[in-house]
Amino acid sequence: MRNAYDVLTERGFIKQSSHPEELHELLGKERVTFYIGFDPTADSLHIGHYVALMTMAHMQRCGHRPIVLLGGGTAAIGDPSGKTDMRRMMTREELDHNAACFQKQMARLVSFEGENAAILANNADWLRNLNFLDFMRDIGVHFSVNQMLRAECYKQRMERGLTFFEMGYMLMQSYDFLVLNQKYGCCLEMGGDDQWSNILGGADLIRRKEQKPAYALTTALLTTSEGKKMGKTEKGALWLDPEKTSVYDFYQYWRNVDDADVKNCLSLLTFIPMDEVNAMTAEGGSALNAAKRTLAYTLTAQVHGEEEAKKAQQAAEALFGGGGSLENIPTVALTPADVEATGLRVVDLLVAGKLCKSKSDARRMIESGAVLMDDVKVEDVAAEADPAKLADGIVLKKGKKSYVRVIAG
RNA sequence: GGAUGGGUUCCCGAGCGGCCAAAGGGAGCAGACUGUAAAUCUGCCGUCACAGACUUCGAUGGUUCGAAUCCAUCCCCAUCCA
Repeated sequence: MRNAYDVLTERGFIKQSSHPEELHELLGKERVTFYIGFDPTADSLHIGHYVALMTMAHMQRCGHRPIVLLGGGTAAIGDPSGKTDMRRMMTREELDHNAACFQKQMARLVSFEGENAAILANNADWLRNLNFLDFMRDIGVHFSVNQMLRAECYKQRMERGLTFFEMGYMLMQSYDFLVLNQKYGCCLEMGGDDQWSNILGGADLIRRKEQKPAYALTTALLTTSEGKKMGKTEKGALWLDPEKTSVYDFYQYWRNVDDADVKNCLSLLTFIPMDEVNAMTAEGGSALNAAKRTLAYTLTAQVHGEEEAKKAQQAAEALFGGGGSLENIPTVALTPADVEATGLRVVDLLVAGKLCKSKSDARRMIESGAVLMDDVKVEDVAAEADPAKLADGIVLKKGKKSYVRVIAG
């Protein structure tokens, strides 16, 4: 079995790690329990979480034991290291619901069964009943404000203003690590590189308080070659839940990635062996275009299953390559009441099909010649679709890449 | 708690009584070109019953024929002082 550290390095996951040689050796000789934290603030994971899941999967496949830590306690106040908005306290029910959704999505990559089954933990279990005095005495004493202020993430905040609460976040996250260390012998925390200071804080806390080794490892954030965060669409985040981001849209997102990002995406988001990845992306032009197809299909299959991936690919190829079945492209079904209400005006159909965000927008699109109905350009803003064709489905196209099929429902 | 400067359409940022649905840039969308890529050029970019109307400039009241622009109160943010 390969050393997990080597696997992660080869694929370009590792951004920073504490005690690299020591950790490398440890991962090579015994089963290590490690954890990654997730804030259950939504009922679905998005692609940003996916890199973390991939690291987890690689680690598990190399024989190590993952802990998925849900931030049920910390979600109540929100991680300040990115945004400024305070999140509201989530109810127990919401939290359980979100946790269940997460676990279902994670189960495709990470096994919750078997010998090194992943463990699901929730920091609400220990944070909620925390006693402030005890916490300050037992945990607070181990943190040096001087040192914290030297950390880059706080330096930046110094210019913008930094609350005590924000600094406290680091202590809470460090405390999580300590608890997991005591409960499960967890000695490695992984996470996105924006978590580096928080993770280091925990590792240091364990070393100081328990006199035991603990390690920190961060992974690169999924960014484009220009350094921007990946996974944003015009509709918001790229979700793993097909209700939030359709499988077709998900497939198309990866089919359309920038040339420069293909290799990185293949390395980080798929399990395709690296020599294959290198071969696929060695040449530009049509070879690279084929690599995008592989990326889109493989990743879609990983997230949504082979069946769904095939459908998305067929739909895409029917629309772009010509021929093939149109059955699987995004479809909206109109009830008789909808037909009545919209009068089958193209403007309304564009909105109903989510191709345009408002009727004004739809009108503009038609005016600028971007809309085709069954491959015929729509010239008139007031145009209406033919009700007779509705039974077989009417294909509306906005621009080159957005399609929707409207049928009677 | 005090002083000062701020809160403008997705983001940054002009406007400082009518010419403002609000300059400019970014992002995004569309057209041309392409490889369902990038770069480039062009157009669009509050909503609707779209040659017109309606709603927006932190919140609420007020002054005025007329307010994003003036006044009052409140909320929030930054900087300095305590």
